[in-house]
Amino acid sequence: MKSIEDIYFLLLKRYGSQGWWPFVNHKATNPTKHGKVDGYHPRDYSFPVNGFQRFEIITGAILTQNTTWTSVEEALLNLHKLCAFCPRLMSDMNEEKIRQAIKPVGYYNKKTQYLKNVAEFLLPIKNRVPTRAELLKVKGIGPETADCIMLYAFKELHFIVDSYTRRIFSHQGIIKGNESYKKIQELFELSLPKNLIVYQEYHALLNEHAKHYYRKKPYEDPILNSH
DNA sequence: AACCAGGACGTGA
DNA sequence: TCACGTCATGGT
Repeated sequence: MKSIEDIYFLLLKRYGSQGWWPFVNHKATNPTKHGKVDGYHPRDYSFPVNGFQRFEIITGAILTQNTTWTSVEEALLNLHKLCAFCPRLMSDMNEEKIRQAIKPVGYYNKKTQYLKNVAEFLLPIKNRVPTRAELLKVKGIGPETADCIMLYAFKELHFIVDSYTRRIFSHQGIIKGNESYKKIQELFELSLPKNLIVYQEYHALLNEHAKHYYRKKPYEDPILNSH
């Protein structure tokens, strides 16, 4: 059976550097991937370069809950026009404006409140890095969103467990799939080197791979199942 | 025309 | 803890 580390290198070899987390307010040098925005930055791990990009990641992490990224891009472009990528302005912004801006992502009533919640949470935080536990107290941030924020916005070592992760590794027989979030996260964190690039790339690679082969059942995985 | 998408919350067992 | 309904738009 392939190990978690084996699978990382297989996916990296197959798909290459993914350049996550994507931005809409960033002039990219690489060709467009999924959406119409050149927001990916493969082999460049210097992001976020400022607080605006950090808050864009946090905003995107909330908006993308149970939604496609192409919809999130639309919403992020709308928010960018409103200069909403900063906690102060997001906190002060009219709720109806936010609601309109993020409409394409769905759940816009909930997510409007969630964005307000994170913004208000971040205001007194200032330059300090929040803890995962603090993020989880914010209504609208669950375990996966918290880890996305920690890993991509604050460059802290937290492995992200999403539905694709469960799908791929249960199909590979490495997990059952219904284990708790924490248990799966521990498995990955014990199996991988404590390296930011590995964590960031692995999550993005799993997403990319799942989009190819784990959308509809029965799953057929020619990459990981070839021998 | 169901079904899913880069989940989380509230409720009741 | 855990299973379930709810939130909502857009693409297949």
